[in-house]
Amino acid sequence: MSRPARVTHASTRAAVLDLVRAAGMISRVGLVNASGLTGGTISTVVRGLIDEGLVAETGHAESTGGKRRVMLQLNHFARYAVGVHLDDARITYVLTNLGGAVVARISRPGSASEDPAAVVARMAREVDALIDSVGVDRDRVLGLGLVSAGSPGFGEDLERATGLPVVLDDDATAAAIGEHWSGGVGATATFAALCMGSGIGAGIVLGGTTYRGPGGQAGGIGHACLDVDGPPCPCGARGCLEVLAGPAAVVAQARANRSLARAAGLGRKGSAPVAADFAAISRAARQGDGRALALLERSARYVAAAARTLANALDLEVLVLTGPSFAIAGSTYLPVLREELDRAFIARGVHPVSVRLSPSAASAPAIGAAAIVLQSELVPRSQGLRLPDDLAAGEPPVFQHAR
Amino acid sequence: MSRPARVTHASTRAAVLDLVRAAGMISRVGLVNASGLTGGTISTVVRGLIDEGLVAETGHAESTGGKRRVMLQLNHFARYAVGVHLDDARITYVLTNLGGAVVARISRPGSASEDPAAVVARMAREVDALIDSVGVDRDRVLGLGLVSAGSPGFGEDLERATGLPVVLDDDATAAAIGEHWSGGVGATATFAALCMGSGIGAGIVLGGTTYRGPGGQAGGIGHACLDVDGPPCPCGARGCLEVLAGPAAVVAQARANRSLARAAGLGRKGSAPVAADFAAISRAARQGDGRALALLERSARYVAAAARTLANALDLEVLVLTGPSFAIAGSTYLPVLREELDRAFIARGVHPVSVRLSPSAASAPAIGAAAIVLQSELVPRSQGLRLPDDLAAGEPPVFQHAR
DNA sequence: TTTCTTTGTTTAGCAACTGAAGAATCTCCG
DNA sequence: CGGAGATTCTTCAGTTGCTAAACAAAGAAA
Repeated sequence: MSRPARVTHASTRAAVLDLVRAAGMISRVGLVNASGLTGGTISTVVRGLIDEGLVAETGHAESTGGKRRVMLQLNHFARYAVGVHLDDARITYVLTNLGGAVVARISRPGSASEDPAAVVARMAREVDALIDSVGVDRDRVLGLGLVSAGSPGFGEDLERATGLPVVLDDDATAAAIGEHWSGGVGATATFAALCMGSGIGAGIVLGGTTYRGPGGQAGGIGHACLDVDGPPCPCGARGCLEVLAGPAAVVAQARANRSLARAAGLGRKGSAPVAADFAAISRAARQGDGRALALLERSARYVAAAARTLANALDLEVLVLTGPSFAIAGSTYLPVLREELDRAFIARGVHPVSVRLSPSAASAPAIGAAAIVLQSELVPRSQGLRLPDDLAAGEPPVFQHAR
Repeated sequence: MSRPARVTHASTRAAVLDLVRAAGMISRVGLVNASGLTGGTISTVVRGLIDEGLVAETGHAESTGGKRRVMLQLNHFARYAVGVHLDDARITYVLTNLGGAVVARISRPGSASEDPAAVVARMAREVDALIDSVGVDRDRVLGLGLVSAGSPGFGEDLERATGLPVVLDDDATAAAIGEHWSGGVGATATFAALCMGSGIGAGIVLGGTTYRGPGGQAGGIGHACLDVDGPPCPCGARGCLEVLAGPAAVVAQARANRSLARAAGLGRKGSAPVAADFAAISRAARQGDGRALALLERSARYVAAAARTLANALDLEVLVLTGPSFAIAGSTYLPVLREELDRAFIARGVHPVSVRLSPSAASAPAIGAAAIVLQSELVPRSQGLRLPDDLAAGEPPVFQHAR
């Protein structure tokens, strides 16, 4: 009855592949309903995907009164991708299959002070080890995604060193794409991945499409203002989320409290990395230390306020908490955010905001980096938009009016 | 040299028309460069637009060594649109031409307490008067856009009463579309229209495409949190922008100051409408009243912080201040916002955020309402996306595995 | 069996675009 | 003045990617 609307994806092939992935298992008729394409088109496209080995027929559904539907599934082990996350002095590597599932994973302390060439050489070695560790054919590895807070610089070198196509991105955006690809959120969902590592950032997906912003800087939620007269931030403003509630702020507050610092076993100021101390505080809170818990809950209140502001601005449907710090302390933050969004999200009358903890928060940015590779290699040639300058440039400067 | 990328607009015709509008004056070759289409396609599409009377050849450019380019322009007076803005007890009507320029405008005090049927009948009368006042042929009026804070309800009735197709939208979104259509910002710009009427909202355009959000509630910046321990807001949260800095808050603060209230000639609490008193405060500030100015600047600091948060989250290029309240007090707010974004916008190293006051802030939502009509009627049939539910619904619930 | 329902494939046809050839119009230069 | 070259614009055959509709295949109901 209801006329299916046309899907406005880049290409039909990619849209269909995406639907198969998102659905997990689906029939051709299911694809017709979900895509708005006709049976004929789906038939042809699916045959192509099967020929390429990306999709396989995996059985039959029960009959609904006629011929049984042939079920299709992503051929998860047809291709692989490598994802690398450079965090604060830690490098996480994952090898994922087409479905975004982790096939192999290693994590090494990062070398903050080494020169770039050495880092690249070392990363290439460790990527080789990662791929070899599960005996995956290198021809089936589509590429390598490299992400960090504010995307990294040495992509071309790494491309040469590994022989794999390299894509770069920001870690929060990667985490969002990873969530999207792994299918936890709907294919056309509008959501943000709130990613807390050493800083706080958000990856944004609007109606199923990643939003990076014209300067690639979208999702800069770490400097959301939560107190116009608050403490100054290196960014030039006052009362930014990171300064009030970021992991570094929480750790600093805990270190300032002598007895808490001793009880939780914190390092001295400057000695231990922030991540280690943040983990120690979280551990203390879980073991019943009220002071530690209070600090985390205070941070959570700020994060919740920023999350609500973001959800209100973008009319979000889902908010996923991810990244190393939420992997450690997510269970403390989650209820606070849920409560805040249930109580005061403006559009809650229209639809709720579902707040979740990523099932693989610690390696989510790395998994997302791999997902970006999957997306960029399987969705052929993303169509870029023109730069506004070119418009003017195409026109000679002088006109001669007439009528 | 540089291969032009394909424009991913809904239809080519609309994309070309939009380029003509955005450029003001452009040749076919200019369109080829700007759109990435071939000369042949442009030739055909432009002929169609000329046949429909939407575009006209208006002269020649100087030669660049060969045949001179024939310049094309939007035929501004080929079609018209009506825009209606229902604000707090005030209705603004505009009739615009294809370029979004106002051809006729009337503004009437709104009847807050009348029943809907009477309001519709009255609006239909006033729209008729608007169109007749400039003697425009009704066949050339494409439709009517009706906007208010949180879109209005009686579209169908108004459609019957006026005989014009009616589109509804939220006032801030309309204002953003109006700015976009009038060409002040680039065709593919990422920007927000900060719209202050009785409340505060933002209309969001990302890369040239209007973003409304899955529930149509995007841009809810009025409830951005600027103080987690601030005064409570009807929305359920604390420290929301509107409560701290909205026109109603400014007026309340001014009324609480007896001598200021007397000096500025404010109405008693509840007696005068907020808009009138806000205007009175702004007038007092302009005439040198330090207390009034301090109140407005305090409000501006909050608005600036919220604007910065939004700009950081979305990586905005432009921020336009618009709506009735900014029409009155924009000159006080503008420098505060500029300073804040110059100082602390995260991506300022990549690109600046340009902050401007809309040249027609008072009627911007109404003009935008008309622009929505232009867009929806000239860009044939916007392609909706599928609802996520339909995907699951297309699949029978029980599977039978096989291999 | 026969008949009906549902799924999936094939085919012709259409709409929109590209690519390449050609016509038109201008400048420049001998 | 009259080519030669440059540039703009048009025309048209050919490709692509889709739809609509007929058809074939597989099962349920009778």
